[in-house]
Amino acid sequence: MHISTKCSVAIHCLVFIHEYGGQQKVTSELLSLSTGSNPVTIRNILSALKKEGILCVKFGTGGATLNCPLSEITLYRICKAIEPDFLSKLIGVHAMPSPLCPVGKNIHVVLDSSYKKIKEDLFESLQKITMEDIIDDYHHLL
Amino acid sequence: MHISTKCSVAIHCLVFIHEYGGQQKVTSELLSLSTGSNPVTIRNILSALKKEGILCVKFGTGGATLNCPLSEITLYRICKAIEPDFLSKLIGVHAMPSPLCPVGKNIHVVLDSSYKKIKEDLFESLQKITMEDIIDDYHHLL
DNA sequence: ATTTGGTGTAAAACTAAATATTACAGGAGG
DNA sequence: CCTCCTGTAATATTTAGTTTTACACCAAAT
Repeated sequence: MHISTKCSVAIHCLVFIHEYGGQQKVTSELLSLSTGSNPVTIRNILSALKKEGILCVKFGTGGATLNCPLSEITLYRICKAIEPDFLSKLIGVHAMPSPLCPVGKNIHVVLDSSYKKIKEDLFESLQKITMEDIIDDYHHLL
Repeated sequence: MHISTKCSVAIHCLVFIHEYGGQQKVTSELLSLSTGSNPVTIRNILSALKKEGILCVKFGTGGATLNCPLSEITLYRICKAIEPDFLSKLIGVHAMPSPLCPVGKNIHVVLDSSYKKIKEDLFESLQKITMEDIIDDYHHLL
């Protein structure tokens, strides 16, 4: 699974914080129960989102809050925060083609141009969707 | 790496077959040397491409040849042949959110709609690129 | 018809990557 | 100064991907 499920856990956390953060202190323990992941995993995810400026985590006493408007939190930012080079890992090229073969010698460069396009397309696709859309979807569902 | 490197090996094989298939019998052994992958891996890849109608493999005596025009071989077809449900595996959702939590109960459905869009975008992106483009790139490079 | 060089595929062994667990130091606030 | 929380490192554990081994079966050449 290689936009990691950590990404969906992150979105889950952001929804939770946005919707219920006003009513209660949102700790890694609580999010762990809600998402079904381990508290350390949650802490790592929150920590990554914090570095990206997406949220704040109160040190010591605990509790996470959003740090920027929903419309500025794109899926790309979330994925990027969780796994900085996920785009380059999206499509792999076999490592050891033979340098003696004309195809083997050049396949890397040849694929590079096409693969770059695909990555750019995915980038744009992920930029188009924001947490605002997701919260909207959530409200419509309730 | 989750459009598998098998996909790039497949492209490598197709380039090889197209460019040098006229001059020599292209066996899994030969492709194994050129790509640096194991012959069984190659046979599995060729077998998958064969099922998709992309190429033919002569049984017994050996040798692979293309079975359809380059312009009809899209990257999507290749990826799909290699790993039929690669699109659904692209983005995962965490398996066990709590059904007791309003977010946990609904997160699956909420993500579904956004994730579907991303998968469709990737699908189109992969359909746009064909082996014709890749062979062109290869020729320009030589 | 037998030999040679190839395919197709299953099963086992190996390797690498993602994930969860344990453990503990350190901060904030009552 | 005690309690509840975070941050992070180190260590399992699980899971997925890959390679290797093995062998049945095929076709063409001799």
